Amino acid sequence: MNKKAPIPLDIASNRADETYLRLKDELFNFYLLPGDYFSENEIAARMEVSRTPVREALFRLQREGYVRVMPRVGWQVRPLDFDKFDQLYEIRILLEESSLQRLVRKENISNIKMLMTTWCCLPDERESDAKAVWLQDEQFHAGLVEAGGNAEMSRIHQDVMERLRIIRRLDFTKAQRVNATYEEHAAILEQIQRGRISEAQRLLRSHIEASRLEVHKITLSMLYEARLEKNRAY
Amino acid sequence: MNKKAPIPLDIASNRADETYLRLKDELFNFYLLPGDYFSENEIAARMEVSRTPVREALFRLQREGYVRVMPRVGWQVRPLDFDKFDQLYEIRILLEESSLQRLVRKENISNIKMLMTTWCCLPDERESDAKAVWLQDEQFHAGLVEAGGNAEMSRIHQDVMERLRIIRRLDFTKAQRVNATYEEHAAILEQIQRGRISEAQRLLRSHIEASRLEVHKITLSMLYEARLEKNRAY
DNA sequence: TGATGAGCTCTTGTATACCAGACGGAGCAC
DNA sequence: GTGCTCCGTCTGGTATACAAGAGCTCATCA
Repeated sequence: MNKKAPIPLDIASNRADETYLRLKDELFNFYLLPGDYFSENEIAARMEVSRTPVREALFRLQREGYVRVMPRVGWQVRPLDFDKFDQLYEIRILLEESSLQRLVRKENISNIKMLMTTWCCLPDERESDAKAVWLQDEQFHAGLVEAGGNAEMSRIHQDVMERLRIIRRLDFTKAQRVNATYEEHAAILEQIQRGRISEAQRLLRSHIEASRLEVHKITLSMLYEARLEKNRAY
Repeated sequence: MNKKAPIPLDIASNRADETYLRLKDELFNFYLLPGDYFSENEIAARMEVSRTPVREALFRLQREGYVRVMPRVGWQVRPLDFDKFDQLYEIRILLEESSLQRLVRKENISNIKMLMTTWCCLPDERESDAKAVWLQDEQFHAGLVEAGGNAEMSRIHQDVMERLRIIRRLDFTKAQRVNATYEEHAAILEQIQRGRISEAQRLLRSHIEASRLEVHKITLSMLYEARLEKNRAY
């Protein structure tokens, strides 16, 4: 745990934010492995900042469920809990389905039309880069909730998606998954535009469920490889 | 903003927690009024602790939506936003209704029976103290969600309830409201036990809506009085 | 040999010193 | 009188010093 500090990333107005982003990056890339123990001083030294911004970043990550502090003992990366992820997926479905329900009342479908320009396109116009697809996918699901018009629900949905990010970002690494996503998103949007909300909800639910199962598998294999990698280093 | 420090409260293992609880108490009692500006040094001096635990407490309150920081300028108590509260109420209803749905599948009704011992009682056995009723009411709604068996949903529900606490705690100050609560809770539980979930959901929704409207009214008048009080002090 | 306790070293928790930036007011130019 | 500029004095952001508890090591003693 005493290698050189990795790259900074994203825009950050202060060191606390920067440290937060860098730590999260390390968590997501399994440089910090679930179950690992570490101290504030270690992080501070590696990131070349003082403990103050490190503590602020860690408290944020603790709230988001990634790490936990044991008073006067140290910090631990929380182990991945797939039961928890399943529960979060259920909430996701609930929020997105409910937003579709609200949609038909408010006829707030300008968002929907914008989403269609991204997803209802010819196969050879599709994005193929995994990260780009992932970002568009995030926008799709966030867009559905936003179209529901409840800002607090959007906030909570974003929070849930954030907690799922560590495993969800592994989706879209296979071309087959990318194509399936395009087709399923297009089908959902089409049903919405036709006003067939129940059918859209049904499709949405099975779309999310399929993604959940896929991501579960990929995560386990990635984690296994990361552990191998780390062991090789010693 | 330079009066003597008020009472400490609740159990707190460290000064950051204690400061957090005391600040929240001041927010809830409108000692810190929505819209007020203040600095970390002011709070630190009043609470007789250093800025470190004050900052930690303020960041927690910021996450919860009560205050906000303007970098290198100062802190502000966020004004009450009733649109936001309405949105949170909608989410509450969604979560609690959805938990009832799950209840019938899992047949996890041991929680429900426990709730019935509190709420399905004779009128002269009812609690009348406002704070006690409020606590029981919190347990009732949290209990419904917990019975759904999704721990993450419980966490989010608790978070939503926490954000509503500043206005919800003002309910139950009228005997009439307490009686209505008892009757409505009992009716909901009865429908659940009979397995009539849809009817229970309908009752639950209108129960929460009624409470929302009541609380809205009470909050506005309390806020008005708090402002008068504060002006008299100068 | 095993239990025990002193003490050392690590941790987080807290206080404090210092920094850069924002803001407001005094004073000057017009 | 009006507007501009400079400077002092606030602010939160950060680094660092210090306090106190947890846990481990190792020596000591039964």
